[in-house]
Amino acid sequence: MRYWLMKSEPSEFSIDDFADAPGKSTSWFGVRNYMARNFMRDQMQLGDQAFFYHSSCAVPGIAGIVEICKVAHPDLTQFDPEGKYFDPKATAEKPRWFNVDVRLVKKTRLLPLSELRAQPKLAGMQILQRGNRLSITPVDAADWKLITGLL
DNA sequence: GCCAACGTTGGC
DNA sequence: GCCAACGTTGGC
Repeated sequence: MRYWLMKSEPSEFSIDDFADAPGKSTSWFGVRNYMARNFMRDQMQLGDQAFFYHSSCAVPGIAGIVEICKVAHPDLTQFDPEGKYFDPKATAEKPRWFNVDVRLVKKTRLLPLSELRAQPKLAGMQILQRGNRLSITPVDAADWKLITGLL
């Protein structure tokens, strides 16, 4: 059982969109970064939990807790020539991109990035590192516990 | 396989 | 809108 942090831009898909989704679940499609893909494809297991993080918005921060409800499978958006996630180099036989499905466990208060930064014990978190851009990052158990205590 | 140019991310 | 960081692309 591992812990993760998954970023989403609320203008694309917010915590409230998540709560309104059928079954409160969604495919985490559209990831086009190899490291993030590998986390999903190779390491995420059923029942793993993740912080749902709002990025690129007025108040970035953690907005909820989600869990992996379906292990990695080919990201269908890579095959759609009309879509913005189309990848001409991907084929059904050799898909390049994968995604897991996630289910909303609960919406939490919005825990702002500034508040995470204010916690000295969280200084090592990947999301807080300078230049961090990865949309999916592992969270270690101690950090997970500390943060859930703040929610 | 190197590396410069380019594009994207994302906080501020 | 700015800009630092960094992943990707493509010529060589």
